[in-house]
Amino acid sequence: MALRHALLAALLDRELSGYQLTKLFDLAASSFWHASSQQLYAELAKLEADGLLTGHEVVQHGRPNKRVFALTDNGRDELARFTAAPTKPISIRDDLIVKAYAEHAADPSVLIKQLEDRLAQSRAKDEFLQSQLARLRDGKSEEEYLASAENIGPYLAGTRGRMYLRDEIDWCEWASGVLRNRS
Amino acid sequence: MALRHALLAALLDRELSGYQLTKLFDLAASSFWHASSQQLYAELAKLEADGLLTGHEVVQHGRPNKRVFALTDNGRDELARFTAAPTKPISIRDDLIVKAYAEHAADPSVLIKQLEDRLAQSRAKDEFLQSQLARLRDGKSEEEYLASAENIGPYLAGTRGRMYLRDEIDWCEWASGVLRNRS
DNA sequence: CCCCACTACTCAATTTCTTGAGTAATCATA
DNA sequence: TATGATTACTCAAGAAATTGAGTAGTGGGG
Repeated sequence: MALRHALLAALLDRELSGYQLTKLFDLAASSFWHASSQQLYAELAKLEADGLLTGHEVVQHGRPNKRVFALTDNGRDELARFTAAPTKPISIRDDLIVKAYAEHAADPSVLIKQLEDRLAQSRAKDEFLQSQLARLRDGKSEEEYLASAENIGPYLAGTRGRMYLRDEIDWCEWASGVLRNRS
Repeated sequence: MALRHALLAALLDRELSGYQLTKLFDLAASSFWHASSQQLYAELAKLEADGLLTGHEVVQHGRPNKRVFALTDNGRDELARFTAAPTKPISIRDDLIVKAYAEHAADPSVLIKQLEDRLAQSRAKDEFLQSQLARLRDGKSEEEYLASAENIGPYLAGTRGRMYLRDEIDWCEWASGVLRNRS
């Protein structure tokens, strides 16, 4: 039941279809939470069965129809309960860190390549996220936005994601530099 | 097979018992990889069955005997193969970020409390990690250490963990400040 | 007009991880 | 001398996530 609350949070204050959620939770796009589309559709079905979400068909012209989902009152309550419950500590699980840990068994140039690949990915993601955050701010300064906007949750979460990416960029640059200096 | 390589990496250049690994992979202790002891013992058994690890009994006085594990040549090769293989992008999964995303459904004071709790945890972990890194450096400056040490993998990985924690500290402080200003 | 990309989903098998409960011995402390 | 913490593990059930393969319609480019 880990995805559950992420889905409820995503549907707070708006309706989205499974497919739109797929994109929001996509590996490449999400600095919020990740899940595959299969997992999403399965969890959406459960949430609907549990009455935390309602889905309704939207007829479309020129493309397949879709079902959009919205929070029910129960869903909103569940989300509030979740927010108040004790938070599990995070557990880091990143193959690239394992690879760095195993540096001694690796060919330095191979490891440097891995770090550079991640660096490029993270830079691209960071640019994307930055643009998303700018869109949310909608011309306002960050201060102004955070003081005035209705729903700042996505901005807070997105900022955390960006910090993560900035770190990754810094670390990859640093670590690959260290490795280059040694060889 | 996600834990696999983290275990192999942990056993690179040293022998450890299941119990010692438990502590290394513990939620509270690890900024490298997390796993429960049950998962570890199960995976150790598989790795031994697959010939990537060898375990041998160590008789102890004044405490239960233990089995320590060491990499085999196959294990070392497997680790090298893993390091060279394409790395999966990371997927962020942190309940606290979901809670921040759902800010609009939450009682601000509750969310602030959650952020402050995490802040305290991360500060404690950061102090611990900092001391671990200092121990690895063993009196040397970072530059000196990184240029001269045999096996810098754990230091590279630990540094990434510390960056993660620093970020978490910064973000929790920032986000709780934002929320306080709004209420 | 064919092929590819995109929208919008589904099914099934398997692996991985979590949760919860135990066992059993030793050591320190109150 | 009982009590709890630490060392060192095991078993089993179930939830969550991954992997891989499919279906089916629409729009646009060559």
